[in-house]
Amino acid sequence: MLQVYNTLSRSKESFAPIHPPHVGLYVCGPTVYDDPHLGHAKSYVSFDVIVRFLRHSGFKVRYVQNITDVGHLLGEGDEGEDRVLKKARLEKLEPVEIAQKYERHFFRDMDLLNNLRPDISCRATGHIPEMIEMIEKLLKQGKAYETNGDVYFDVSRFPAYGRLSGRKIDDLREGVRKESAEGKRHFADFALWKKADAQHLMQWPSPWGRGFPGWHLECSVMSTKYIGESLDIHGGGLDNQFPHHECEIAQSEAATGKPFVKYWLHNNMVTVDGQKMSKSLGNFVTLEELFKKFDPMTVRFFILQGHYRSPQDFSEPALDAAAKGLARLSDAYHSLAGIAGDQEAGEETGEPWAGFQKKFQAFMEDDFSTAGAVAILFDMARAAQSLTREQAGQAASALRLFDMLAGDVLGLRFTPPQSSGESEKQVVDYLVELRNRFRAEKNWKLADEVRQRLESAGIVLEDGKDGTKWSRK
RNA sequence: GGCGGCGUAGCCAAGUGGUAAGGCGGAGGUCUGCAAAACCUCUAUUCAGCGGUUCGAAUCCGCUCGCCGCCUCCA
Repeated sequence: MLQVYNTLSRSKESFAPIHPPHVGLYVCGPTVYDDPHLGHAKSYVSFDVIVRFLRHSGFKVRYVQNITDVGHLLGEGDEGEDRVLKKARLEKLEPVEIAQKYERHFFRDMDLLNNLRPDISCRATGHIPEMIEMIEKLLKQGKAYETNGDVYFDVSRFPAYGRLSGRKIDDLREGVRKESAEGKRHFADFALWKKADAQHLMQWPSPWGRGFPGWHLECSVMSTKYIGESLDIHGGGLDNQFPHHECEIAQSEAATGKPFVKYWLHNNMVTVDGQKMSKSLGNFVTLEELFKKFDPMTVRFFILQGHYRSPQDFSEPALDAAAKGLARLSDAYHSLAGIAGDQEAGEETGEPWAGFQKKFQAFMEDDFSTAGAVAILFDMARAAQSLTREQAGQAASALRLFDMLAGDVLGLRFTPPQSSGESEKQVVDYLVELRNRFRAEKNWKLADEVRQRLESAGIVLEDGKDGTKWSRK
């Protein structure tokens, strides 16, 4: 039985979807105003594995993720430029160009990490009418109020406000940085709609004049549109727990009168060399930069070695270590494939493989403990490396298991060794043969010279029981 | 100032009441002409520190120190 940690109850709970076997899962997507970074990798790899494991467990998952391409309120009542607009000004592009450019970058990097695409990837700007509808509903119920072209949610009308994040309205600090916007009844009230001045580049007509939607609204609207009034799982970064998710709950439940989300899942944050990642500290790492140095699979594997609810520190030594560990798994995988050949996998996997599968399953069922699951992969690699050529049947079964656990569930890809062209093959085969003649004559000097020269050309020789193997590195 | 979380070997990192997973690194060994790869063995009497609860704590409680997040857009 799958156990998931629910932020709402602050404890692990048995997972039982509202309408089994269907699972409606919504994850807060990116704001597309800049390149994706390490934090996105951790968050979306984490939820990708959750989706993969749910599907592996037989659930029919609908995975919805938004693209925030508008609507960032800047501090209340302030200079009024949102991030997308600011970037548009800096890059001298239309806001839509900015949003679509960074959306493409986002998916490019997510694809490299082998994250499955959401079933529905929805943009905020495509759902303005639905947002207006929800605001009207809230106004009609007296849970929101309009003031001078702005519409605010009346937090006092939602007593459960603060339950998710565990805070009381009275504890919130008013005006930490800015004065509260004019016209708000309470400083904790949040915007559903903001009036736009004439120069504002993104604005829509509404019953309250031209303006743009509040940030929290899009998630409430799109999740209920595509999943229903009650979601099984809502995921996102811990940093969004308050105020974003708190506000989503308030407006959704106020509008529908139904529980908004059954299980809230939050992933923890990343640090770089032990420090918070931020532009001002100059340690902001985009995935594009990172992938120049580390294979995306290494990054994915590194993330999987931690837990999604724990903070994770990125450093070059840690990623180097992960790369080596992943290479070991990859070698084992390919050696398994070599032994299995064309052999069909049998019905029964047999021991020790069945035991590995069971343990792997148990780790994943314990709140998606990928670190434990990865440890089982290493047990499998060890067992795989001790199979002999005569055990092709077992190797085939093991290979199938590897594909299922490491591939389907964890989303790891083991790239095959680089292949060589036909003429290169002939030349290297000849040199290997030549070297083996030297070895037979115990001419170690020349034999070693051949090996060294090939190595400096990127070809590595390994002498084994069944002769000499070579591969490109 | 308020709220929440974390601190586990040289490094990364699981483990949340029953006697410390895993990876990297290091040491030794098997194999090898030597390598490489692979495999085997070892590598934290101890979980930031100090007290307390308990038959028993890394795990619960209190205090101290350090770090992180949120309270303002952020995965």
